[in-house]
Amino acid sequence: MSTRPAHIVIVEDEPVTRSALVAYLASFGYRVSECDTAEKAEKILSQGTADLLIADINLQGKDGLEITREQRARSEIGIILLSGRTDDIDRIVGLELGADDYVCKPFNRRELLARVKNLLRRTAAMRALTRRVFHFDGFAFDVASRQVTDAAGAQIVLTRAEYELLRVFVTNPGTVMDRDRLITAITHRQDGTNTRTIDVLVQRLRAKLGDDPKRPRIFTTSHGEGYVFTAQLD
Amino acid sequence: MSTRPAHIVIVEDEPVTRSALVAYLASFGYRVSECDTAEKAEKILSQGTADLLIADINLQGKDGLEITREQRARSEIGIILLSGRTDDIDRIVGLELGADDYVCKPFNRRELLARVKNLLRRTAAMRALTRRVFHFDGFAFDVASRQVTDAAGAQIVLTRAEYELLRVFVTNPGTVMDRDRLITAITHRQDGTNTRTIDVLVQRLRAKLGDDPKRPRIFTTSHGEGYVFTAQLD
DNA sequence: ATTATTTGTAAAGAATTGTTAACAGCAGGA
DNA sequence: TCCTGCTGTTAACAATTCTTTACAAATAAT
Repeated sequence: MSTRPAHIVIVEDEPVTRSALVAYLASFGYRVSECDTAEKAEKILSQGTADLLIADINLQGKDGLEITREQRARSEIGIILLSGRTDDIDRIVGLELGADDYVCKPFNRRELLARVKNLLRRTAAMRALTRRVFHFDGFAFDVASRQVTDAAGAQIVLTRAEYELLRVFVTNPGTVMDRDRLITAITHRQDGTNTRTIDVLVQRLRAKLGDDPKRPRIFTTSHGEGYVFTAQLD
Repeated sequence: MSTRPAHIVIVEDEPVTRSALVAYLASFGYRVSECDTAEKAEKILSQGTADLLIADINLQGKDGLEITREQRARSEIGIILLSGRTDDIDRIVGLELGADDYVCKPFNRRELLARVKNLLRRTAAMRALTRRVFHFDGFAFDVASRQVTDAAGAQIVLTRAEYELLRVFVTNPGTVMDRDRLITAITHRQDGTNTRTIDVLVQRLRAKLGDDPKRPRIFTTSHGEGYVFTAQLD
């Protein structure tokens, strides 16, 4: 699979460590951006092209933990924290904020590379799910504008509940979801709404997207369990 | 969002560490399976229900590194290695084989939990995207879309139970599986289901795939034991 | 060969889902 | 205000799927 190289952002205010790291990763073909402050890093990250962030936990001004918290709130980018100390508390806090990994200095370059590779493998899948437009079975579903377009380019209008339901499905492809979960996803109350409501809504979505329950392409029913989105996302 | 708990498999031959770990993770609502040898772990993993594997790197017989290599070759399950030593080489080898993380004993439980959470977040997305297609006897079985296509390209629709059953078979080729094991794989009930249900479902799968029990090509019955998938996978 | 056990098959019963239709709530317009 | 059209919900009945049951066929043991 020949795909374009991953983009790695490094935030480290110690010049020697930073340039060594940049050179090493670049030598393996990665596209690397280097910065010495959190602010510069955030400027690059805001472009949305980055795949992985390697941040020192001890920075002047805004530190690695703060960057982690802010990034995790808005994106699913992979995050590896670097630290000079072998401090349990720092490490645990970092991981609980959502950093994927934590490496202590002095670190072994080869180990870091292995961690980078593994994490990129994981995030490649994640990125596909955080996009705004989903394509499946000839349809284009724009989550932001709530619009669905079919293969011929015609607009398909969804009601609010249908939209919420489709959004839950496309963001959880291949996962069997029971009616309770789907109910709470579309009505934001927890009390007893008849679960059969889901069946009716699924049936209406099927009708609008031309899916036959006897030969399902998009929404497959899992008898006794719920429904699964089984269309190929591409 | 209430989704069903993740399934974590733990392989650790030291009883004290193992039971502590199991109890701790279970207390956070995870479904935990524990084993003391690689072989037992692989039996559980072969069912394909596990989300995450935590393996000690030093086991009697087949060790954590070997399990990592074998699992990574066939699935994208999350893998965390445990080790008594702080050995750079072990760690790097483990990571390069595809383990996602490496934690040294004695480890902090809270740190391990954070790593488990982060990794599960990543693998959840991954699972949805990895598409596995099994080819046997002219048929193509797409696990993600739950569809079977025959040699002529015609689509064969499977019910939920038939799908689950076929999935267990193709992921365990050549292995005799008794009815109890097959029942637990397909049923969503708590109370016991009659084992004869399996015979009926096998018969229906045979009918749909054109397999004659008197001259079986795909599903061979093992008298007094159960059934085996005997088609060649390619 | 005979018997007991296990498996194949068909068909009935129970549970779940598909579909249609009707109702209540609500927004916007006459 | 009342009306109108739409949405979400519920209810009812048809269709499908799962499970059980019964009996014939096949296998293994005596």
